[in-house]
Amino acid sequence: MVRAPCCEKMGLKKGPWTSEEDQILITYIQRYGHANWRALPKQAGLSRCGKSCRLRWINYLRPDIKRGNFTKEEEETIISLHEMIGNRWSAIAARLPGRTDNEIKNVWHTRLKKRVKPNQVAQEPKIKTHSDAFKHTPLVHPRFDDPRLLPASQEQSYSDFSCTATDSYTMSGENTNSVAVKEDSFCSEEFPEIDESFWSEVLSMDSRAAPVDLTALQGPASGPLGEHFGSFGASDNDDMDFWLRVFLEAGDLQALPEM
DNA sequence: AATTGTCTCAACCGCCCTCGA
DNA sequence: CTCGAGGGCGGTTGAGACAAT
Repeated sequence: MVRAPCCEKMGLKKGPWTSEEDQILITYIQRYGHANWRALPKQAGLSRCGKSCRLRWINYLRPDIKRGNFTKEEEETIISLHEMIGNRWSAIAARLPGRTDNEIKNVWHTRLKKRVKPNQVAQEPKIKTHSDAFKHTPLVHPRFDDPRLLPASQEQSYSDFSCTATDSYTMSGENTNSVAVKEDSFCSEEFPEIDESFWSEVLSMDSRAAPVDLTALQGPASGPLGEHFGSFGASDNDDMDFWLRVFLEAGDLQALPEM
């Protein structure tokens, strides 16, 4: 199958956006929305590819974009989430209101990656598809009780996991005990394609949920992890159990202050 | 002041996924 | 069931800014 180009290359402008173009795009979207990105530039009178318009809006023009430097907490969140789910920038961005996947990706590659232990960087999985992402981040979540997610041999798969805690690189020098999951005992073939809704559920800012106080895992002062995992998809006790189990199996929880 | 090296980030590219016909 | 359009995502690039020499 020959894929049609995303836009007719003829006559379409590329490169940096001008303020005039920005204004046209903003005005158009505010007035009509962006139901159809491909049709949008033509209707708005822009000589741009629809994808380019979408990118410009998502990454730069959206009114809820938070600009400026990332806070320590935001950076810690990115590091922690990246450790858990890999290069799923959009999922990570879902945990950081006002930040875009592109921005997070940039920050990771330019700053945060260097903070991670060299061997961890070397082992960074190459994730190209959602199933790849799951292969490389085989966390077992209680929601896998959902039959749509479970393979026939689920019980066996559960028991096949082992987790390790890795001392985490923090700027403040604290030990965040973030979690990495060993892959060696994991048979990816036994698992189904992960449903995208899983990540959404896990990573969404779920205001319905009673916040789980993972800050306790770090002691009285609210640490980066606790702060950001406080409402980490904890829509029920299973979620809490899951993360606690991860920490417990990591065998490092005793090193933490008493809860 | 000029040159070179490094960093940052906006934007593009191409692949994958979803959904409707 | 198949195909294709459209949207979304992650990887990569390149230009400009900044720092070091």
